[in-house]
Amino acid sequence: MMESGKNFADIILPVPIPRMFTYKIPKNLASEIQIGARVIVQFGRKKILTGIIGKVHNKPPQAYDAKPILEVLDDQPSVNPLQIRFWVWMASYYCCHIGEVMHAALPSGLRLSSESKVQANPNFDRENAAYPMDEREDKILDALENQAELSYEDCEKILGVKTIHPILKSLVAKEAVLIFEKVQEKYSPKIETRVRIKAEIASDKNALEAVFDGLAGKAKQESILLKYLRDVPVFKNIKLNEKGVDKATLLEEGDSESSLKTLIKNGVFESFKVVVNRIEEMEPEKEPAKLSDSQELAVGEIHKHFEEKQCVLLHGITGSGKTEIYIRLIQEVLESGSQVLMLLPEIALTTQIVSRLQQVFGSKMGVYHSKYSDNERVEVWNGVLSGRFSFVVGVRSSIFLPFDSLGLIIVDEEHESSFKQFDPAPRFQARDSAIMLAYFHQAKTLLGSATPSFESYFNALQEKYGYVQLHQRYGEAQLPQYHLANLSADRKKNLLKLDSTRLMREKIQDALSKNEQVLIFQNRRGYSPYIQCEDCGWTGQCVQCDVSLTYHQFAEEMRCHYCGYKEKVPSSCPACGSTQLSTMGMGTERIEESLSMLFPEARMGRMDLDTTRNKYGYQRLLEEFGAGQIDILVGTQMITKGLDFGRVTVVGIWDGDRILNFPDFRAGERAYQQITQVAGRAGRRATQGEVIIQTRNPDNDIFEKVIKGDYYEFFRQEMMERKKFYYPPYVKLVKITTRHADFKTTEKAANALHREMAQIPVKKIVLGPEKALIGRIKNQFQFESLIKLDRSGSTQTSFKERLAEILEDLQSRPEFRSVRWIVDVDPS
DNA sequence: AGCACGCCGACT
DNA sequence: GTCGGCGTGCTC
Repeated sequence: MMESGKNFADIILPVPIPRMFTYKIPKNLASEIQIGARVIVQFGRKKILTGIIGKVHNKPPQAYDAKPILEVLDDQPSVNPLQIRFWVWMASYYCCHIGEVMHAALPSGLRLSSESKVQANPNFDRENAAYPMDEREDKILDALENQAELSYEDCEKILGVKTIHPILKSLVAKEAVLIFEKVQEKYSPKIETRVRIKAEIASDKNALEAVFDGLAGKAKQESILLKYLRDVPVFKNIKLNEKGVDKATLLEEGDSESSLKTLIKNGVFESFKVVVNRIEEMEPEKEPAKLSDSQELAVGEIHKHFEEKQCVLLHGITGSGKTEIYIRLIQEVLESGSQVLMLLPEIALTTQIVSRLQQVFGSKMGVYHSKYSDNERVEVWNGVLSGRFSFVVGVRSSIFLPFDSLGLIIVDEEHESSFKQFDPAPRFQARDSAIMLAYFHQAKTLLGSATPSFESYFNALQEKYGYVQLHQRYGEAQLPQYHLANLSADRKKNLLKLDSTRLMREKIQDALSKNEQVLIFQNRRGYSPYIQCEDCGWTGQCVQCDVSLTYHQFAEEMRCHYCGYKEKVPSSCPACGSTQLSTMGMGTERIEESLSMLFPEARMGRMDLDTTRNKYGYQRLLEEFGAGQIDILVGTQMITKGLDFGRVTVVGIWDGDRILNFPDFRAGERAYQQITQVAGRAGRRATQGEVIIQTRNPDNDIFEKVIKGDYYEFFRQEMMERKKFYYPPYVKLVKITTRHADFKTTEKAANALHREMAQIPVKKIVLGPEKALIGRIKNQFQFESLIKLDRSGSTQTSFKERLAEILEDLQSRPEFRSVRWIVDVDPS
């Protein structure tokens, strides 16, 4: 429309090649071409892909002849110009290809699927064929006489063979069939069949009475009619009949479909189909809670900061009532006509906070969850596009939804590491990207946390962000009381029982006898311990990766956490033959077992990856725990989210040392956050909660800081270290992993990269390459380089631009052709 | 990433 | 002799 006169378009395609692709705009499509519209193009010899128009221009490509755009799918672009700008920014900031960003951004339901189909060649005369057909070929041709088109799969089924290609190839050569690509929208709207009384009967009392008379003695039909009139009182309001009722609902109470069919046949009812929303309509049912004085105050402060700052950090301890503040701000922005996006970590999304928001905002709020089906995602996407949803709560990928006028982005629990995508590319940090997105929209960003990330807190202290602190705990809840339980001391005094200290046992017992609930935290991500030979020290190793296999009691197997390899537990040690194999370390599964031995009367529950894998596992555990059917709940990170139950008075951290010992500059920060978050689950109502931390290092500084709740002091100390050793936020990190199946090649490639990077003339430190902590994964060796860049934007841009050239150059050298480089900007 | 082309082992 | 293994080269 607006772009007439231009005859080439650069198309974004979902392929990992670092550029857009130039296609010709056919004359007949010129009027439909718009930036952000979806198009269909041929890519390579066979593939049909959905692309997005990124740019239109008049420059014919020099080196090749551009193929034409085959079709334009949208009359309203699916992607708006702001999004394209955002994609381009993301690809350059996170050193990935725009196609990879597109892949992450578009729900796959908006992409088209293409399937090869076979049809009979209309110019082919079977009777007078030039070549003879064999039996199998004849069978296919027979089938094509009854059915206009067959998929490859259909053909395979007809013949009962696995590879159909050779046969079809031969048929094509004999000009008996044609192969074509059938392109289909993947998204299918949900269609409901509804029924209603025919208009002429519904509007005429006498006609309706006549119908009733006619049904005398036909009880089944009569019952359906009566039920319909009960649900749809057409006497009171004739208009109601127009909408009818859902057929399935009408028949729910056991009436038969055949009776309804008769009624339709006799012209009493008619059935019709409508497209319905998968995401249910919902009216708001609650007024938002009235804000407390301190909340009111915080809202005022946030407003004030927003007058001059783009971003505000809301620092409020657990239970201080951040949600009510969010609700107020969201309402204000919605009333002003702008959109709002709220990001939550994955696990927090399944919980109370969402239903609370839903009660206030009803169905103008969309939810974007990773457990949603493709069709549901497309509906949220289209809902944002059409204005049905002006507010979305979602996981990190919801930053890609097609907003066109955001006024506010809220990132709750902004310190959560799950906002960073590790794999695959784009390896983006959703919180940071959200701030950029807000900038593109001229919107504001509010970061909320009880334990802010050091980056955000640093920015707040530097007055780059506004800073608002919420002091009071909501209601009367008090801060918990901490206890350090000394594992070493108890071991010496022989007080350890199944790895629990005496103090831990006493506190749990106390709680149980008062009919209170206990949470036990162990950050061994749902995995069970490993198996070791007591005689020779053998442990099961993965055959493809340099890691020990973890023991899964449930399945009696040992599994690799990195590649999924698994084997049965041997009955004797494969190295020395000893039968003394024992389980080492502690996973949630093992702790659950130990505790049920120590407290046989207590009802146990476990919440980790293994018990919540299916859609309702998490919900069910939450409900059981909420209903008091579980006394002790053992779990991983998951239990730190969304559990808000008043009867938890004791929280135990099983292995405090595991939290401290992370080989990473963020270890301290994470430990502080984790302990504080877990502790926040204790005693949320009037009683003071107790937190027991088992450790061999009760003197560790972090514990002292956590117990005092002295975030600032802890931050200050850590910052001195980070400054001294050049770590974020004083520098920007880029991590590059070099991967290849051959050790020597990997090492050589990593060294070559190092030499090239060292030449880049910007302020930086290049560390490594070093063999990665896990030297081999899925039979691929890996080396890591770490680059510390000066914080200035120009340093980062020039480094990244040059890095892209270097990588392309290295990749083209024959010896490194099959080497893979993975760039991770701002790794976490 | 796919997907085709191309050159060497184990099967009818 | 062929089927098919995966090395490698290309995609507007």
